[in-house]
Amino acid sequence: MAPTTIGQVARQAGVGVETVRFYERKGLVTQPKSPRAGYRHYPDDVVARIRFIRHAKDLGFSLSEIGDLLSLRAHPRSSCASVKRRADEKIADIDERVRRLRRIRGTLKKLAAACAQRETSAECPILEALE
Amino acid sequence: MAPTTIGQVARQAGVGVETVRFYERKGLVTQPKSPRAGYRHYPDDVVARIRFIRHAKDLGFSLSEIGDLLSLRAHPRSSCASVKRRADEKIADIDERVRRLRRIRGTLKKLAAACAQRETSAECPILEALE
DNA sequence: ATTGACTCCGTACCAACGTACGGACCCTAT
DNA sequence: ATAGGGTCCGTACGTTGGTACGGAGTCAAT
Repeated sequence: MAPTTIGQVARQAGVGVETVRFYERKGLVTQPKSPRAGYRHYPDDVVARIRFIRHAKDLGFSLSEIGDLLSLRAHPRSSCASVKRRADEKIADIDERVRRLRRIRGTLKKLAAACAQRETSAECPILEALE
Repeated sequence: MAPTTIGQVARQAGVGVETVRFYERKGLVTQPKSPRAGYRHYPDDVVARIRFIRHAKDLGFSLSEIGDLLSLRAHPRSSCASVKRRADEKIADIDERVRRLRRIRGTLKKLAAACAQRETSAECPILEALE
């Protein structure tokens, strides 16, 4: 099986080659030390990793937060509590985001309904979506 | 009642004066033409508007998307269908975001649970959160 | 009427996140 | 063996979303 080159990774992940290199500089993706010196070649999960990065970025996570997410994994006993704590923090963060999205969604829903009934309130109801 | 100055707005919204001006340049907030020439003064909902902008930005909306959201409102008959269509698009967008957040959340939940049980899988399960 | 806090505007600067460039090197097929 | 395409690296450039600066005007209180 041919080693996966940066160009293949980029095409499969739907980003530019330069973006892969950029993520690599940021430590979000890494390639193992290669027998094939000179050329990068990547493990198979790197495409999934990059797609994850893109999705998470769209959801408003910064690259450094995404780094946190990606580095969260079950570890030997010693760091277990810390991983759990960080995971729980991220979960709480996500719950808050979902709440806010729901609030905006509810407002949009009302707006769409009012629209469908040809009501013509002049006021902007989107501000209801605030806490 | 004294007209609301930019400084008051900024303090109440929890942003800097420069940020208010910036949003104004971008058309995200506007002040009515003032009798008090020379100084801006804002309608009362501007603080809510700015807080909305901040929340939406945290959720990954760009300022121009936020402008779309803020400009969505019920209008006279003619544009009603268009407003409804745009609202529905935004709702679909939000639903997709929520789905993705849920997927990440589910993965984090599993991770936290595994952690709590002191399982020590070496693999990173966060990638499960992908479509 | 002067002081101090606030506002005006334009412009410059900054960080995050890429994106493009250019000259050199490598690999594969003809 | 050479041509075309892919890759290397460093560096420069671009966009989005602010943030800071500086000199001038304004307002309210003393």
